Amino acid sequence: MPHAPDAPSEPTAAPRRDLPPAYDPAAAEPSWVRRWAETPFRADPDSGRPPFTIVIPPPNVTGNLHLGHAFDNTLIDTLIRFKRMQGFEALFQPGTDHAGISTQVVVERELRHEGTDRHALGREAFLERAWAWKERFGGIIEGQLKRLGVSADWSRSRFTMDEGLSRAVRRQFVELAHAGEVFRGERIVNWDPESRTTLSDLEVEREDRQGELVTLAYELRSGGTIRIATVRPETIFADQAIAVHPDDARFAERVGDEARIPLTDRWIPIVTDVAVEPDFGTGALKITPAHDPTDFEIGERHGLDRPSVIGLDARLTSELVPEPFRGLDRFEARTVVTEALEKDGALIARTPHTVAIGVSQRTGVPVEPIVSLQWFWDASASAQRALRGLDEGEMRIVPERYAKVNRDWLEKLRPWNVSRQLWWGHRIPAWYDADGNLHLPPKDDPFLDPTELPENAGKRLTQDEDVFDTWFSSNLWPFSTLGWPDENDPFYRTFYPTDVLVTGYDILFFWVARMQMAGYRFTGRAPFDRVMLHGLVLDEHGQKMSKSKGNGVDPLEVIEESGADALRFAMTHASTGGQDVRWDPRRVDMGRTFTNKLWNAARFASLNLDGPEDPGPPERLADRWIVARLTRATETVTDRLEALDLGAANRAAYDFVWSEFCDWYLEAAKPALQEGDPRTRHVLRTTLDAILRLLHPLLPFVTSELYEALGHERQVALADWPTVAADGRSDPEAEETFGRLQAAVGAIRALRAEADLPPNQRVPVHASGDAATLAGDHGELLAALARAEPHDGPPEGASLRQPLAFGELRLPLVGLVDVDAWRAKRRKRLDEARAELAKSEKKLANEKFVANAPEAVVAEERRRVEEARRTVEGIEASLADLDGAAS
RNA sequence: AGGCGCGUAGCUCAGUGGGAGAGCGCUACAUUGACACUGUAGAGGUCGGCAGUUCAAUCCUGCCCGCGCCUACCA
Repeated sequence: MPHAPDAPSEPTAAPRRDLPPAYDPAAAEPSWVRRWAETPFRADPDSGRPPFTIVIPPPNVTGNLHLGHAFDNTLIDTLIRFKRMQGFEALFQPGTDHAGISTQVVVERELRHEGTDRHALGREAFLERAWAWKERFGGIIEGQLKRLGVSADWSRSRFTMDEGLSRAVRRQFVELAHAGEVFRGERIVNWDPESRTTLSDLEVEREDRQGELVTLAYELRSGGTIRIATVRPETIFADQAIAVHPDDARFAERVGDEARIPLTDRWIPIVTDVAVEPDFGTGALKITPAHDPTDFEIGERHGLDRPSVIGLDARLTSELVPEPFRGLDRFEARTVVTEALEKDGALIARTPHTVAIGVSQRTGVPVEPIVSLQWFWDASASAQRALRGLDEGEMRIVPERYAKVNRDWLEKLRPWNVSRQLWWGHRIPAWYDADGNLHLPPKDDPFLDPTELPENAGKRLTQDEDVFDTWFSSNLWPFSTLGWPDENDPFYRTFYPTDVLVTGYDILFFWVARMQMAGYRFTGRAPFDRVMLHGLVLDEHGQKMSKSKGNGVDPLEVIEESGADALRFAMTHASTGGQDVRWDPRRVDMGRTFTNKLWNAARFASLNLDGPEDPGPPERLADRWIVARLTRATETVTDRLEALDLGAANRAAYDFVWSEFCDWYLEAAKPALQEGDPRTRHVLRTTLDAILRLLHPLLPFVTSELYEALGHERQVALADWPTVAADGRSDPEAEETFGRLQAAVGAIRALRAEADLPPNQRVPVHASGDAATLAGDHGELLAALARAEPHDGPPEGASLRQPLAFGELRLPLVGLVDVDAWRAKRRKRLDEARAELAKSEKKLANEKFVANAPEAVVAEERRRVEEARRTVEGIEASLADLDGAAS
């Protein structure tokens, strides 16, 4: 693995000795924010180091960041910092998205408050307003990300409507349009009457609304009536047929007959179609091709006309609509028409019915299906290519279960409506002449307007008024931000394809799948190697955070209160297998206390460090042990980060630092440090040094602060990632011995607690068996950690006995012991130990277990029996001992 | 209707085919130097239910119960 060539491994200055006793993130973090905004994280395409790239999922410029962004960007930055320290040329590519409809909606809202609207302003002035909005919020977002400590290359920040990225969009459109993959056609689309634009299917959300199912009787030519059921009686004026299922015997004789639309004199045919569900309603369906997607398809199959009776303003408008109903709003019309039908006698029944209604994701208004001339992209060929990429492992999805969801969606992809009746966005580069003929930019020169072509001289060409859907530009993001369509851009050449895409599973379809398709279509490659899908941040009650609910938590407030490190710690800690994250401030507390713990460990160390001399390999048990444990921690943290399992990396680092380094090593090292042992000092310094580097991606601020305080000139973000070769060494023997020491210390501590001995009272302890060796070799550690003094020879008279797996400890009775309390607790332990013993013995008595279980498992069980037996005997002896003394 | 996820200590959550863990909370004790954003010792879970596979199930399989999400042309 290549390393940063000029990263000094040794501090160049003496450590600071004046660290305050508590870490104050508010004091330390802002200066690092400032330093990181400058040059250090600029990516260099010519460095020769292997590239590692992550592009930001571009936040909308519609507002502030929320915790979901904090989550996403923390995960990204953690990976980026990790890979950078490993010696990769790491590029965190930042930027923002223009978010067509969302931004247009907020800007229009602003105009409305001013008593005007976009039409009064005109297209150009409106766009100026929108750009001003973008400048304002784009800046705020960038500031928020910087405050989070993100190590992006800000000099490369991009916006989807930048010139270069707009060229990418144009190139995409022209190429697809010439290839016929993008085409203009009349289809049924989702119309948002509020924002007055079409929407893609994905931008329509389903909501259950209470409505009613109305049964109507249509008079038949041949006499009698046919009953249909509908939730939209106001659309009957656009009916073109009544459809029944071909196998439905009830209606067999009616097929081919004609029915009269109530309140009108129009007659429509009765046809058969398999899309009709015989069991629903009356089994007969009125067909309104212009106002329902299913009806549209049925209409196509039967060659029906598709007259529209609802206009773009969602009011009834058509010659077909009887005079009294014209101009009524669609919902008002529903009531009025229903009443009229009732009077007419056509209405048979009204039953309550919940309808899964389509609602605009942005405005919340029920979507009106309308027939309209729009641009569509049939991406099925690209989808097939993306599917192949998934199948062949060119793109890996983490967690894997989402690959299936990804695949399912690509498989049943339908043409995507890419035109929007908005002003804010990339205007469609298509022109029309007076006869309505389409003129595209030339295939080989997509940036040339058709108006410039000699063949069009003298013609009046007008450009399409519409713009593209936002996702028609963000699908290019992984390469448009790197310079594409300029394939010679050094950034595109070096940093594309990107390595990991980190985003929430909620935009798997919207964004991820579309990037996959576009990536293969335009660059011939998968746009990323791995996709890491994370969960959503929910509020305390498990509800999705949203602006409308007002249950969002502002990351800046959290940062101000607890520090960015604490927030980031909470975020990586919560990153487990794509699971949603229920917001819990206690997770931030955990990060804050941990940060403080680390600070104090370093503070303690700073008081006990000398110069950077290397006095040779560690000799003392605790020193050897911590080096071995650091080795394991380094391996685990590295492995988990590589696997994108940040939660596990977080926990491994936390446990090592708090439970091993602070709780055991620092305590065990104190005697040696007081003696001034240079080897221990050296181990302390190098271990802390490695810890700061290991923790840096998780806690960038405090580690930067401490690394500098320890005397390093170069900041830890640019230091080398700890490796086993450079920082560690395995030492199973030290681990084994220190493990025994921990057991013995724990036993003594438990003993004194159970016997109610004051914690600060030194107690004499006699060890036997292997424990005697341990006590002999490491009496100093036992004294330091358990306040135990060796007691020569077995105690005379009564003693408290504590059996160990490797011997026994005996504590002579001293005056302060509460014998009764101790005895009661021992009896409880005895019961537990006996139960344990019985359980293991029973298991071993089972022949099938001994025959079938792996040898190691059986051996372990035998060991357990041994240990349990020793424990039982030890406690029994101890109780007898005491009874003898007490009597 | 299909698909996916979740149900583990009071709370929020990790986790694994071979005697279940963390943080917070709780109990008791400690406090003149790294840290009260602390230390030590504890209490506290038939791992949603039932059945199956297995020598062995919290983990695998099936069914059921609760909760959540995503897809879907039942008007």
